[in-house]
Amino acid sequence: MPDVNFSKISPRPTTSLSGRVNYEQELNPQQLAVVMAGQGPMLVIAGPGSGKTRTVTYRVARLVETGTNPDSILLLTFTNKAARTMLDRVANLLPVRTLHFWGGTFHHIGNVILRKHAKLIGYQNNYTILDREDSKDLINDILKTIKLDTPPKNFPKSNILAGIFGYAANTGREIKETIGKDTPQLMKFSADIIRIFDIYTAKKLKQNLMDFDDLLLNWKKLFEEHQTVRDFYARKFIYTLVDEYQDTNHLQGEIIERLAGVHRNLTVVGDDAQSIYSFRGADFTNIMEFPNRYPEAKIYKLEANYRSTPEILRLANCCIKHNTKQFPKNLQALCPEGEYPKLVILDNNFAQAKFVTKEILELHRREKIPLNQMAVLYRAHYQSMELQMELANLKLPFEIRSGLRFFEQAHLKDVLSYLKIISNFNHELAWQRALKLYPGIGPASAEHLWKTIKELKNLSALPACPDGPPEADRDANRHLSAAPASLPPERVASGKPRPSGRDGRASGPRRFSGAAMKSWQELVKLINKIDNPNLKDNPAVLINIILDEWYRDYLEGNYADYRDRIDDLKQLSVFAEQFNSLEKFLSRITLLTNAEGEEHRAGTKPSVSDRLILSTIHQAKGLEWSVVFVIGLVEDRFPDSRHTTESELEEERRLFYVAVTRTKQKLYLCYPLAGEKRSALYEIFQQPSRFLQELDASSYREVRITQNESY
DNA sequence: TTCTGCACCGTTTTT
DNA sequence: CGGTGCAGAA
Repeated sequence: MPDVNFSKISPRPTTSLSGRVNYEQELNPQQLAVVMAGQGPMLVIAGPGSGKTRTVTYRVARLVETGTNPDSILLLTFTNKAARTMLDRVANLLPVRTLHFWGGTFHHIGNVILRKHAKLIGYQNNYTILDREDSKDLINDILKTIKLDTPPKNFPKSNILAGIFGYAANTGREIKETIGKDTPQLMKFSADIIRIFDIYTAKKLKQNLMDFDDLLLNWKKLFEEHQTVRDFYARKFIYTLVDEYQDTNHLQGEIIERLAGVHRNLTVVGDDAQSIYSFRGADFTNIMEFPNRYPEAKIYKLEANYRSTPEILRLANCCIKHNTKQFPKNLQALCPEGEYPKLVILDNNFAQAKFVTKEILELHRREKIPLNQMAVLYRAHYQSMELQMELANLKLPFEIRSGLRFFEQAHLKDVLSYLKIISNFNHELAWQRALKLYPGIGPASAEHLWKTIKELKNLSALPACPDGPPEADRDANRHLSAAPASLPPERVASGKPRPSGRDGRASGPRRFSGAAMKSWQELVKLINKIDNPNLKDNPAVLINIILDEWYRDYLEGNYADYRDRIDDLKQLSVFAEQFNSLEKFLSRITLLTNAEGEEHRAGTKPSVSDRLILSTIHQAKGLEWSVVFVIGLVEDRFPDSRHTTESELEEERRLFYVAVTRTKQKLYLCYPLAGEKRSALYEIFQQPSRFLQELDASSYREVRITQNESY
């Protein structure tokens, strides 16, 4: 049980020890009204730092205390971690086991439900979840196979296409409509794009794959096409609570409606001023229109801020008042007065990095502020580069919550591809990824081998190189070309004849190089070893086998930093120990967020726990620190130059608002005067962010740091 | 057919 | 600055 300490979160009294919760004493009147509210839909508008988590936690506790079975409560949150935190706190209040609750992200809950009923919508229950990169790869494959006749130079790349598909799914719009509204310049390709989308959808079904959006789309489809299933869950969940409601999208809204349609005990909690995920289809109007869709809904507001000093709150209010679309709120600061936020003007990004590190060291040494109570926030990951260099130079421990996720690194995905193969035999991407790791097998051979493999029923049918004697004990001769034995029965290439001139023997069995032969044997050997019913539900052991039998050698031969990578895989294995099912393990890994991944990684590593946090503002949502630095506050970066419409600018402003309101005590807003022009050595002068310019000068204190000046 | 090296492009935010 | 695509050698 994590040591949750409420006094850290707010200055209010901690829980009673008696086991019965004293709600009146532990909640303010606004919070209490929410916790004690009875049945029916309700909307809770919760300002930053207003004890939203606390309120939801107590409401759940209250429901359980008054007789609701935890199994009948569904808690939908933005991250899995948020759900776990809330339910752990409920367990702290009451003698209940948290595993009886249903809680997690929409994707997680969708996955849990689909694992049980996937067959009803044409999938197998052991489907594999594609992460973003997998989807991209799959689309790339399609782009290659359909060979657009005249490859137009501006034809969108796979990540653009994936974006369109995802946006369409999440907003409930047709592909064509999405293109028209979002990227009208691609309208001329819409027929091809729709064709690709159809192939993509068909491939996923055939190979038993679901991407992130499918977890929601198919969830909805399941409920629409199978009324009995829908009724089962709608009756089961007597209470549904949705956190961060301002960031739900149209599709999620529809799912919620179906889930809560029977009992109508829907509690949604959010803050319209913190809606920052419209790029993912989040529909800010979900929260604005809630009272219209549920006319009987009661509206509550949490307006007391327990987090920030009045000075910080004043600056935040000063910022957000420039937005027009919002619920009126009257935030009240309850913390004692503190320091004014500082606007720090610096020469350039390097000066900014130097200032931030120096200041952090001072605060750490002089004021004994732990490093993990300080955070540096930015709009985009690349803005943290100079800072990372500086921190590394000074050996200041830090943790990055942006950029590539732990589980998305190549070496982890390599090893996981073997697990995906034995979990889902039809997983083409996984097969190809594994195949291409081996010497002598490139794209062409991998493609050929896959064509052979996919005709087979299952793994036990894999031809283990019938003719050739095992080469294992002749490894000294590995460079000599072995006598080409017949590999897996070659399927005659379908349809199109190959244009190659020397293709006379194309109809005979294909000949692979000796290296490819040996590689194939090695792969089959490994797969047969891990495809063992006794190990099937022990992913940790499987990972170790893959590592010991082959992958360690591969890493040592191909990467200078192989030690780090082996360490990562050992951590992966440790993480896997808690799972007793391969599918559960694989889903969990794909659905984990950045921060959660980092946490598990750190948890298995006996390293420093007191580390500075570097994070995008998006990832910082819901969190708080004593000291916050917001860096790179210049026009074009923040707000980002691609966001120019009024509503996009309002969202950027909300993002700035989120950054500011993470702060408890000390806030630094950093503005570097100069930045680097792309791919050039000279610097350009940058305008201060409009979000700085529009602040009242009285809401901050300005500091100018020039070169060589010690602060 | 595979592999390597070089040039260039574009560069957000996430489940 | 990193991934991707292309040209050329083994």
